[in-house]
Amino acid sequence: MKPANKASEIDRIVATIDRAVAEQRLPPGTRLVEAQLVESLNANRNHVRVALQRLALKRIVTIEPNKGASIAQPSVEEARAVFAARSVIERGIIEILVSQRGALNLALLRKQRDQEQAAIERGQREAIIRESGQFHLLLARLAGNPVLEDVLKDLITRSSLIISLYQRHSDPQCGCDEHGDIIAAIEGRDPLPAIQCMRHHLNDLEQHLNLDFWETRSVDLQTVFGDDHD
Amino acid sequence: MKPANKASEIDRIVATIDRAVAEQRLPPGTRLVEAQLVESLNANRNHVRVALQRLALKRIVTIEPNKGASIAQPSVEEARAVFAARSVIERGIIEILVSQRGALNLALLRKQRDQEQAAIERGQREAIIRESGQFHLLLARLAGNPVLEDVLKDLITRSSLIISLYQRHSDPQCGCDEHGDIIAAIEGRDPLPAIQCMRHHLNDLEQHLNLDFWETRSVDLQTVFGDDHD
DNA sequence: GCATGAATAATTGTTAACAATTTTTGAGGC
DNA sequence: GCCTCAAAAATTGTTAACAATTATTCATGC
Repeated sequence: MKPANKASEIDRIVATIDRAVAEQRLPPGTRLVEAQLVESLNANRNHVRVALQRLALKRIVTIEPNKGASIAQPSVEEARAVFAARSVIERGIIEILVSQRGALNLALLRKQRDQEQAAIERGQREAIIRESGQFHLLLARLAGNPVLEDVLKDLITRSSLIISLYQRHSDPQCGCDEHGDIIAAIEGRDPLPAIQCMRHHLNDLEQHLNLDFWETRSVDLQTVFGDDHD
Repeated sequence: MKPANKASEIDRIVATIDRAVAEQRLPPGTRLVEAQLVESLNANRNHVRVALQRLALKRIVTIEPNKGASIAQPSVEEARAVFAARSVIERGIIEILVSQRGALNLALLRKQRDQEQAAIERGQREAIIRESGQFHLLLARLAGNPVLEDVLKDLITRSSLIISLYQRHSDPQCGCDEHGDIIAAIEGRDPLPAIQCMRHHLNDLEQHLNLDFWETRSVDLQTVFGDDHD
């Protein structure tokens, strides 16, 4: 139906599901029935299957043999490991950024931060999550290491999943302007405060999780993918 | 032919190719023809295709649409990025290890180091590469973070690929007992020397690469997979 | 009512055939 | 010799049908 050079048809499916998870439109535990995906995404079954395999590799979906795929439900241990890994990687990214010679592109960061703030003010939950992730990803991109960027991208999606699973509904989405603080700290060109700031930020995220309770909702794939999300 | 619970048939194929690359039996650029893999690995074509997709995701193979898969030939930039990423991640791992309360399992590390030394003395190239990778992976495992461990595992395989591509044949495999030094530094429980040591080690690896020249050999898959490697 | 279990439906897994594309081969002309 | 180009072969991509497994339904007996 769509042109979409066939080479990346699988990428398209992966990206669509990935994004739906990252933006928490697909809650953990949601069953992903092949036939439904084929219909919702106008894809063929083989491509869907391969895409699911890829997502399984990224721990975004879980595949049980003969039972099918569902959106993953990361355990508490996995959740902790993901945040610890992010701490390690984002610390490295900040060190690279701060030690970089040449003007670091603070303008781009500020712009991203502003977009996030705008989303917060409008109260658009999905946009907030997306923009927040984009901020962290932008740091990685500015650091100029595609390998770290790739790894972090996956970890951010997994973080969304974890937050979606464990977040306390009562808590506010994001305390204050922590991303602004990080920008300021990076601007100072002194690694230690910047690292402390990032560490504090990730710690905040983790602390706001309720690691004892979660609920699983059921979801209509047609609705989730129906809008202009692909 | 083999029992090999079907659930992980794809895993088996991926692991076999992965290991062949990590041990440099499959040089960069080698074409991976589906039909040959089906025969060499006693697998069905679908499984082989999915396995290749996975390996492509891990940047171990490159898939060109309608042209097939080959073992990747990482660019110089990618090589630098991989080593920089390892530096960030392994630094984090060491910090976790050093700050861990409770006895850190130095015995396991020493045993691994001894195995590597034995391989070096016997001059078994494949074993040396494998054991060296295992040492780094063991550090990750002892740090108790499966996420970092997974990421590092991929990076180590990619490192093998890079070394295989860019290494100067004249240089010795591995200078001196750098892994022993790392153990000693960790034992000291002081993070800084340990980190310096690891950084030095990775730097050594990178410095011993020739980033201007490489050659592509052709390889018979039957031979590569023929021995007891699966 | 509800536990049991066979029949049915839904879903995933596998296979083989076919289509499309690229690569190789080889004949003909210069 | 070697360039060109068409035919053949090899290789990858796609599809649909079938098999195997799991989930659901529903009648039956207690």
